Amino acid sequence: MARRKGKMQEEVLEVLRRHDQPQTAYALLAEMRADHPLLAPTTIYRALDALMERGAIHRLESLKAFVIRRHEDQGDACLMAICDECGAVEERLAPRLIDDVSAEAAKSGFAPTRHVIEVHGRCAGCEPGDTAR
Amino acid sequence: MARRKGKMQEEVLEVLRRHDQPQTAYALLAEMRADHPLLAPTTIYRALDALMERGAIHRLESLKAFVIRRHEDQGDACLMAICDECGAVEERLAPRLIDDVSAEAAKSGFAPTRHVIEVHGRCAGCEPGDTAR
DNA sequence: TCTCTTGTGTTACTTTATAACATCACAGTA
DNA sequence: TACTGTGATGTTATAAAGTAACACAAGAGA
Repeated sequence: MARRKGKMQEEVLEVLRRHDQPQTAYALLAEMRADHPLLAPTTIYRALDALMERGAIHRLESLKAFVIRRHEDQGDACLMAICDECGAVEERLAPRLIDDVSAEAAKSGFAPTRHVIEVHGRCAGCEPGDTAR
Repeated sequence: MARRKGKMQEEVLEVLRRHDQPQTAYALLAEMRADHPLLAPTTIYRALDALMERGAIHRLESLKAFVIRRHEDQGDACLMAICDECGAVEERLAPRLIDDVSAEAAKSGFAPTRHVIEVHGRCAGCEPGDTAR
């Protein structure tokens, strides 16, 4: 039953790669049931956990959904810009900004370990003000 | 059955005031069932939605939980520092920081409307390095 | 071959959240 | 007083998200 090393992780990654929008665990599950009819949520969540641990994907807390990471090697030091119109997500590296956020939290002696920085709005393509109108 | 204007909202607020840690919707539900044995999730979620809309409470996306807001009048322009040790949450006003986050997102033409900025870590009281050891 | 570790299968369940429709309470007003 | 409109709440049912616990399989190395 267990095929080989991290097969599920790779399959989940591949499905995520086919989408440029974040996918929920259950959307992934539904899609993967084409190949694995008996697939259970547990399996998906385990794969997702492992992928997050190795920095390959990112969980968007405010969407309860997952996306591929463009910058795998940067820890959690990024900002996610989420377009509420088209659903697109832009991962933006901003180490200085994350430092500023940490510094702000640290003012009261807080020691940060993980950052959740998600901005909702409209992406350039969906924003009416600029090119269209 | 419906008592009067926003009664549920006030009751939910009162329960939240009795806790200094964030509460999940179902924790609130359980607590409020002491007074209202037949209370349904729907009712709680409606009250929570209304309270969020008027800025009285804040939803912590990464905890799926809700806290009282200290700074009701500041829109979403705040940073939440969440202690993973004791569960305490500090709401910190940081308009300049939020502006910086917006500016960073705006670099690609993104137009921000809502900010989710949550920092996990250890609060001063739980951090071993400083006073204790 | 043995054994250890890691990943996966399986079953069942908990927690979180929403949809759809009925009903009630208050305000305004006729 | 009765009428009516609106918004909050009640009620029922279900969807969506996530986890626990235990069993088994597949490689890796001894």
